[in-house]
Amino acid sequence: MRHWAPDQEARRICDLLREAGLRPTQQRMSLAKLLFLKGNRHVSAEVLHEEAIRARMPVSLATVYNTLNQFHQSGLLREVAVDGTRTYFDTNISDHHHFYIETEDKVMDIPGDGLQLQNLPEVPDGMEIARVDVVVRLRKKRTR
Amino acid sequence: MRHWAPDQEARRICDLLREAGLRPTQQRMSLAKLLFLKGNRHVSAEVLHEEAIRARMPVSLATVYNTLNQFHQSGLLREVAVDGTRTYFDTNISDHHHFYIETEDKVMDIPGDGLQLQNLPEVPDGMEIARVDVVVRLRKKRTR
DNA sequence: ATTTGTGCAAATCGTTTGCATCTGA
DNA sequence: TCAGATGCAAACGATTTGCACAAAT
Repeated sequence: MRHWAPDQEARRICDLLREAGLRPTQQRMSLAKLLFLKGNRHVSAEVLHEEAIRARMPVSLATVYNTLNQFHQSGLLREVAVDGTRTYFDTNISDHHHFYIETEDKVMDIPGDGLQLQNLPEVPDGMEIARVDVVVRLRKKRTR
Repeated sequence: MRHWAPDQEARRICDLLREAGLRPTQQRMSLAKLLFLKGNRHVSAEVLHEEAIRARMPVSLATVYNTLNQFHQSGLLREVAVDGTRTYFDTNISDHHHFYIETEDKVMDIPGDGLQLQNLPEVPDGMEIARVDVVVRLRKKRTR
């Protein structure tokens, strides 16, 4: 599978932002490239910020936070609630669930659509289901 | 169903703490009573603290945090990772799942054991499942 | 008497915000 | 030009921690 030429990549990302109603500024372009040009990703603000700095795309941490929230509000990213302290965003916005490796603060998609839920419980009166999140928490297998 | 007399309640709670390997201090007794004498509860530190104050059982917020963490480590409480920036603890430590009403910051047990998971995915090498958390996020039904 | 827990205030962590400055359309 | 975006630092809320004091064994 070939990669696009840099200018084509840029155009794609630019269109992505415009379609989401966001002005394609330098910082947003940089972050969007990091996010959307390498398959599914699960990032925290901190991690994305470091990555941007390393990639010589200087952005302030505040802007990373703001941008992630904007991308989320525009439907480009999905928020993943695994662990209370950090917020993760997932570039895969389709309906799916997650593995979480607590000791490594790592989030992974659960592949395929194999995981099924049965007997969804009755929902309290006047309420409806917004979403069902399944988190499969993993730990290192104990060798004995 | 009758309640126990206060001194019997105290004895129960006291035993509970000792069995967990925790010294039954005043503060721990107070908090344990609030937690374990009224059925299943889902509390945040802040809420439990306010409750203790109201019940004339003065405890500092720091101690509430420490105590909740100790109870959790001793297996008396389960941590519920819903979402938001708050940590919730559940007095029901059995295997079950949760409703979460985002607009009200409210956690509820999903009643019964009806909810089933099918086709649990294969787990990455060297890993095993520590726990599976299902959070059914609820919102108010849109009236149209 | 010794160990352990408590309260307070300060420290920390992740995240948000106010505001002056810059930038893209 | 000018709404909107950015960076910085300060503000923030939830939680943790250091340390002097108090309580439990």
